[in-house]
Amino acid sequence: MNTTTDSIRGACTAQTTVATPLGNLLLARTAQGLAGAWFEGQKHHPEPLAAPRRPDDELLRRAAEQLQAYFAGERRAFDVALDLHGTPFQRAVWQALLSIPPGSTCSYGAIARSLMAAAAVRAVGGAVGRNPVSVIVPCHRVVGGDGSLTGYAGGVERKRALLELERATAAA
Amino acid sequence: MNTTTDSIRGACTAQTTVATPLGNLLLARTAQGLAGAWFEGQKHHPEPLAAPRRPDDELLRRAAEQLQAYFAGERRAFDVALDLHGTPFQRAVWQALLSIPPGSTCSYGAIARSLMAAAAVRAVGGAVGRNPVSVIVPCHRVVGGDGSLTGYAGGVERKRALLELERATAAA
DNA sequence: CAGCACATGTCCGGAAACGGCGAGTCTCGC
DNA sequence: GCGAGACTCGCCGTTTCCGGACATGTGCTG
Repeated sequence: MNTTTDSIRGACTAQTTVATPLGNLLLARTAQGLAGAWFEGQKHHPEPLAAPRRPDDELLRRAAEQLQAYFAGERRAFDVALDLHGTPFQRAVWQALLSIPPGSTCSYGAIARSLMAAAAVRAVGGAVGRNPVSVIVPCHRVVGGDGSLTGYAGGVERKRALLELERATAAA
Repeated sequence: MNTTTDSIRGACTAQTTVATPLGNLLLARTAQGLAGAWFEGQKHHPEPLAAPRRPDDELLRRAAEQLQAYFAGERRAFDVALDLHGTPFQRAVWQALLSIPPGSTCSYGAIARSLMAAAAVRAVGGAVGRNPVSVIVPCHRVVGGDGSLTGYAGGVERKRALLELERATAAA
């Protein structure tokens, strides 16, 4: 477990689970917004949250619906309030991720440069890997400078599948 | 020699020796109850007591029997009147030891907190180390906050053996 | 009487290790 | 020559680990 996840746990007010073609996603929210979306068993997956399960929570329900539409190829962007807990650097990186358009990719180096910290490439890698809200914060769109997939907290297979899906959806 | 042991020596009315798998135990009693149980050659071991050797003394005999049953894995708790001589703080600590159930352990810090003296952790260590009645007052069940054995007046090896024995006995 | 040594635990700061990288070299095959 | 790999090294935020300082009752020493 890492401090990021721990700090979320305390403020977490509700959670639920969504079924996707890539496995179940655990969603968690705080008073401010969606704070977590983890594949079951993924790296940095939180311990069972103390928050009550509330599938009917308005925010969680919308997030779940949009995710299902996304996986069905019927939606490309998300419209859910986010509450990203992390260090200032991590938040900056995650914010940068949100500006990568669906269907396209971006390199770790490019993100580092956009943050005016060209040398902090590996640090960017670390931050991307600890993205708390999978899929919606598109950490899967970040690839190596040579286009290789390099890694994904939920397993490179899922990363490949997500990119494949987005490419297909974009083409349609 | 320390004052604790000395104060026992004066009031000591009888003594005997029990053979155990971990070495001989010297038992000593006062008019009030069992006051000492030391492994031969252990730290804080008393000089030869002036009290007469009386293996047939009722209390000593029962203590010896129960100890042998304990080492044979046929007994977990003891039922012998105790007469613990020491400072108020030490007696409080030893009393706390008696409430640790067989087979489980407890940290020095936890004992300090239970005595409302969280800061006196090291003092607890000192008091535990001067426990006059080995085995029956289970000072061997006190371990470091991280689970390490830290120390034992009779040698850490004996401590390990006692805990091992209790774990096995508890499982049966 | 003062000082010291303990069968500890907590806190804090600094050091070192560890990555979802990338750029530069070097080596091989063609 | 030229490109594709294998390798090295530097980069830097984060985490983890380690060591020192502190608090404290008691007994021993000088």
